[in-house]
Amino acid sequence: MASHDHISDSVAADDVAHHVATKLAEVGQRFTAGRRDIVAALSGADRPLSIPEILSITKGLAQSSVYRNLAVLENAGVVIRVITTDEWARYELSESIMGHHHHMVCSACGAVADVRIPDSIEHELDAALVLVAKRAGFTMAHHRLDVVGVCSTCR
Amino acid sequence: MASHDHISDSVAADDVAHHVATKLAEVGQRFTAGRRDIVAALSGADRPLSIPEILSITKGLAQSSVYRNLAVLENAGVVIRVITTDEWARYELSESIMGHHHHMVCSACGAVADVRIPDSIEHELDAALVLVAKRAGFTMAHHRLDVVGVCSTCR
DNA sequence: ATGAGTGCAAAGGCTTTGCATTAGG
DNA sequence: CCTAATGCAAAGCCTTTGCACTCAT
Repeated sequence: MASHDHISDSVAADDVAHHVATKLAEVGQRFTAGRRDIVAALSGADRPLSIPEILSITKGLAQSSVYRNLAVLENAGVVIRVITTDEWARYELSESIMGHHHHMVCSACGAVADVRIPDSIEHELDAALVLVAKRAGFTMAHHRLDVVGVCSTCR
Repeated sequence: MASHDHISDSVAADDVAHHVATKLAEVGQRFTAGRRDIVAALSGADRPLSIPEILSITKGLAQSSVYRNLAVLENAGVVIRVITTDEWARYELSESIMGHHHHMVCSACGAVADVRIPDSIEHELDAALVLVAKRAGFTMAHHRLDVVGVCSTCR
C-alpha cells in the first residue's frame, strides 16, 4: 500500500467486516449481530454518526446495546469517538479502516463532513507537533484537526 | 503589534479586565463581581479550566452562576468552550486575549496544556484548509488543532 | 424603583448501570 | 452448559432552568 496515498490507506469496503472480526478477536470479543449492524452503519457513512443516527439505521438494537457495543468496538480499536461541538457524541470507524482524515463542522447546524488535506502539509504539521509536544513534556500519539465553518445549506 | 509573533498577540495581563469590560459592554452586559472572579481565574491559568476548577478558585460563586456567566462571557466573545476528551467542558479566554494557540491533551489523565506552533506552519495549514473546505462547500471560519499524547507524569 | 444577577433546588438530556433473559461457543 | 451479550428500566452526571431574593444603576 502506498503510504503517501491517503485514499488507499483505508480498508476496502468488503474487507471491513473481516478486519473488525480480527480486531475484536484480538481483545477476546465476539463479532455479534448487533456489532455487525453498527459497523455496517458506520461503514456506509462518509462521516461520523451520532447515536440517534446509528439507532435509526440499526433498527431493533437497544440504545444501551449501542452504547455498550460502541465502547467495546472503541476499546478494540475499531471505532473512534469523535469530539465535535454538539451535545451528543459521534462515532466513526478507526483510521486503520477509514484512513487518516479530518472533520469539517458547521457551526450553524452541527453537520459534520470528512475532509483530507495534502500529505505534505500533514507531515510537516506532525513534525512540528512532535517537537512542541516534546518540549512540553508530552509524548505525542496523534493529532486532531477540525475545520470549523458554515456549510453550504446554512450560508 | 507584530502579527507574526503569537505571544504578543495576547493582551497584557493587566489589560484583560479592561478588555473584557469593553466586550461585555458591547453586548449590553455588566462586568459583575462574579464575572470578574471567573475572568481572573481563567486569566491566571495557562490552560483551559473545567467548571469544578473554576468553582474551587472562585469560592462563593454558585455553580449555576458560573455556568450562566460563562455562557454570557462566551456570547460576548470573551471566553471559549474548549472541547477535549473528558466528560466535562473546559473554558479559556478567547484568542483575542490569549492569542492563537492549540491544546495538548493527555489521553491518560485528561490534563490539558496550551501549545503554539510556528506561524509558517500555521499559515500553510490555514491556506490548505480554506481550499479543502471550499471544495466541500464550506466557508471556513477557523481551525481547531489538538495534540493527543501522554504527559510526563503519566508516562 | 426596576431590571439584571445570584443562590438554591429541581428538572433535563445524554450516557451508564443493574438485573433478568437470550444467544453463542 | 456457561459465559457473554441484549433489553428494559432505573440511576448517574453534567448542565440548564425556575423562582424568589439581592444588588447595582
